[in-house]
Amino acid sequence: MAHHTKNDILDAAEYLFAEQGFTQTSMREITTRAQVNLASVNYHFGSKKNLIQAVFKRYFDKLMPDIEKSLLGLSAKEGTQGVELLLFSLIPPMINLSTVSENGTATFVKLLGRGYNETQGHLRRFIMNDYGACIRELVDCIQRCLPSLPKETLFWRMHFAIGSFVFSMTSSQALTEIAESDFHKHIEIEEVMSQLVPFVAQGLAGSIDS
Amino acid sequence: MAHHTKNDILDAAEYLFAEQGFTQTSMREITTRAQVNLASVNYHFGSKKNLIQAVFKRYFDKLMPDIEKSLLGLSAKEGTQGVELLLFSLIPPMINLSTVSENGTATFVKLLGRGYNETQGHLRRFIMNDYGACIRELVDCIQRCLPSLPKETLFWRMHFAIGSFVFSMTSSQALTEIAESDFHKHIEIEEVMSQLVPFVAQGLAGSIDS
DNA sequence: GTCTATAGATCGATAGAC
DNA sequence: GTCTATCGATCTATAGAC
Repeated sequence: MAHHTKNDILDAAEYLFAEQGFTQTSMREITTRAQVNLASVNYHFGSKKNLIQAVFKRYFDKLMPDIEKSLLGLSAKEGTQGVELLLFSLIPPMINLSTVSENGTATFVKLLGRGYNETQGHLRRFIMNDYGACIRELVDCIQRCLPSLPKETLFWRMHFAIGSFVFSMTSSQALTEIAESDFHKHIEIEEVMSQLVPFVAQGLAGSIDS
Repeated sequence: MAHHTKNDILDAAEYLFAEQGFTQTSMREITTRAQVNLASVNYHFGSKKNLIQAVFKRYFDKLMPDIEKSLLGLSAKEGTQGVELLLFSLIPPMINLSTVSENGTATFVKLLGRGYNETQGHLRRFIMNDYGACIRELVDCIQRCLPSLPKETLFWRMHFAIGSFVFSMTSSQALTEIAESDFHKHIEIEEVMSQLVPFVAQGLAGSIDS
């Protein structure tokens, strides 16, 4: 059936893209993993590039409405604590991505990292075109928590924060293995995010004169 | 002459690797840019994989001794300020990488980011084998600034910090373009690093009970 | 050491039978 | 919608003349 085939391709593709990158993943690998015919990818998605966008669309269509709801239900509070509350409110929508696919959260962030520097800006344009409103709203919320922070400082710190998240997820397998062997406990993605939120909140809210 | 050819290949390769990634850069692109023959890469380096390692080696051989010197000349000071001082002391060695190649600093960090998630751990092993002592010393110095911080918290925060740096450099072109168009001023890499240091210092030193 | 030429593998995409 | 078969392009790596 077509619907199953299409979803099977998406499942296989997102896994391989996240683990290996877009260029390093061939159509043959995808169709083999999805147990469908090689030609079906081009039949259903037209091209590899379209397939990549479809993989992202499945996540963003789930994530963005959830984030908008989280932002609406937020009590405005200033300072580090306000930022930390805001960031914590983003965790449930992120965790919810597990309903899209197994390990959906980590997969999505890995894909985001890959997309940021493998697709030469194509992805950034696609995201800002289709989901720009929600992203701008998120930035505004953070700015309202930190009214005295110059826009330029916030701009850089926001990207530093994204970098922390993307990198820790992209390298999550290696990092989790090291952490588990060093600290003798099982690491879940929720824990990594709980570690990340205070780091990012402190970094974002830090005074600029020191 | 052999020496020139070898260096020309390294110069061309590191530029293309940093901008496009390892897989997306072909030997033909490298040799064309270096204006040398296609076969000379395999003659001088044996394989593409060895070429990648040689590109990294040129940077680490310059960077690691400088970092060790910086750490030795550091007056131990605790807390956020101590971390910030330590991080600031790393900036000159990083800036000095411009002597290795044009835009050496950004190129190196971009390569690091690429290597972290394109080479399936091969690079991590290579780095820890050849330069692990210096890296461990750096971690110890930070730990000494933050004696009350659990090792596990520090572990995660260190990687969040690396992620911030790598991501901002990997996306530096896009980010710098946006920043320049939004804030109407030219952005230099020193400025990005000056923005980064307080962010990372605050994030690293933040209290764990909040 | 540097070149040409090419082997050998793999890729994305498509044509055409069913 | 799904399959086989294959085209045409591109890649890394190497053999062998100079």
